[in-house]
Amino acid sequence: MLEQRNGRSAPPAPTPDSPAHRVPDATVNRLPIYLRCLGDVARSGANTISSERLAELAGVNAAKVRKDFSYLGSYGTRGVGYDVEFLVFQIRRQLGLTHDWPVIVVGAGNLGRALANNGGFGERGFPVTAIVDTDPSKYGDQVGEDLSVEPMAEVATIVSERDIRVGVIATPASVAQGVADQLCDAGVASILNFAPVVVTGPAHVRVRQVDLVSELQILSFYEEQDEGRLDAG
Amino acid sequence: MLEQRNGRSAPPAPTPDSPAHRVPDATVNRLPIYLRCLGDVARSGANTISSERLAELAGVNAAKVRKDFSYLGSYGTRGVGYDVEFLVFQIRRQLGLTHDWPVIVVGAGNLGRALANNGGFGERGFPVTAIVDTDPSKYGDQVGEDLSVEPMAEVATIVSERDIRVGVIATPASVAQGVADQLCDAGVASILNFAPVVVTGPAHVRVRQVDLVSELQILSFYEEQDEGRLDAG
DNA sequence: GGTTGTGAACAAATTCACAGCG
DNA sequence: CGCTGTGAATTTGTTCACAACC
Repeated sequence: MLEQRNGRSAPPAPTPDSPAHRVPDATVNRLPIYLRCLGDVARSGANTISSERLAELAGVNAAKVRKDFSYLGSYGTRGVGYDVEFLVFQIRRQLGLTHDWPVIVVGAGNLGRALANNGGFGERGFPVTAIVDTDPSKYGDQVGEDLSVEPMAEVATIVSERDIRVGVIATPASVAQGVADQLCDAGVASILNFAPVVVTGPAHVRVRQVDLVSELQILSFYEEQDEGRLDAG
Repeated sequence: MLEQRNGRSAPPAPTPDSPAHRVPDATVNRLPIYLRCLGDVARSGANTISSERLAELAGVNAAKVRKDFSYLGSYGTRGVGYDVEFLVFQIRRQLGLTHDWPVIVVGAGNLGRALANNGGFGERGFPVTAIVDTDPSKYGDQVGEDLSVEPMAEVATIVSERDIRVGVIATPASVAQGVADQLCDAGVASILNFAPVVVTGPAHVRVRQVDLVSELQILSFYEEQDEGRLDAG
């Protein structure tokens, strides 16, 4: 995945109850993983968790967990661990997940429908509120329980009326930048792009790329390493 | 997305025509992006490209492009740039993309079908050769042009007979680790996991996680930053 | 002139190791 | 004693800036 932030701009506003430190990007990237693991832990009934145990669940090491949380504040208890519920609250607050962020999916192909259908989005704070396409033959197609495909031409109205802040691009690469432009014009604050092309927007819009094939290609690199080792050894 | 390598083990085997440097992880993560951009450039008819121009396409800066390529060897020409075709060849070689890597998709839900259907995989070196599920009512369902859903119980046979090296997990979180275990037993070398849970395998199997909701949550963090800035300013 | 390739400077991230507290 | 929180050390990654070369 390629992260691409347009003009990160100023440091965060330190509030009385949060430390002045800027939370490092690497830490931000891990907070969602911790959050997910903590959800599982909470469901299992535990009230507290040690950095060691959480590290194991998240697939990182314990020092990293403690360091990461230290950027959010001192929320653990020495000799005991972290209070699960309180930690969840703090992470959610840091991530801006104190309220839902409605999402629009552009592109009603296989991937777009899969994303729109994916219950995990809504459960974890990102309800998919619209799915649009430019192909008239798809208009009205039912997607999941509550959605049907709407015309891309109405994107501006849809975004403003439903207070949508996040656009997900699941179109062919050839039209992705055009779609991004329309989403930006419509007023979304963030874009998650699944099309295999780098899209850009104005400085105030956050863009993240997810290229699924790149992930496989990266795996392939480390694969080859080992084969080389066998050949050489 | 969380990268998780189990036992990176030894340094690469330096071959006569490749430099002794170990290619840094950060560079490996970018090579697929460059490769994709170079494909677009080649299709546009250009024979050479400067680090400046490629940086623009890939959404990074030019120094980084040059540094990254310097780990692969000195393949540019001063005053001119890089030969597109030759560079593509070298990156593909580094990534181990000199041959295809057949893929099995586990989970014939929306996401699994979308992935199996996605032409981009096959075009870029990862032909999806099987899709399996545990739900008998899905067996035989047509997916894309050449695939139909097969029983998960046959995974061992399928993997060995079709020489599959990569498993993609597109199942609910609750069964993902079990699926990973079965894929490892069946002999895959790499796993790409879309289920929102960390899965692990033996040291020789590479695992990468892609959590789509985490990507949105990360965007949400940077969103909130700006709102904080407005409040404070 | 133009562009690469790369040491050196800098910045970010990780890990260590242990003091501090419950 | 157990576990967090964090400075310090280390490693990794990025950017600068310019010599080398076409």
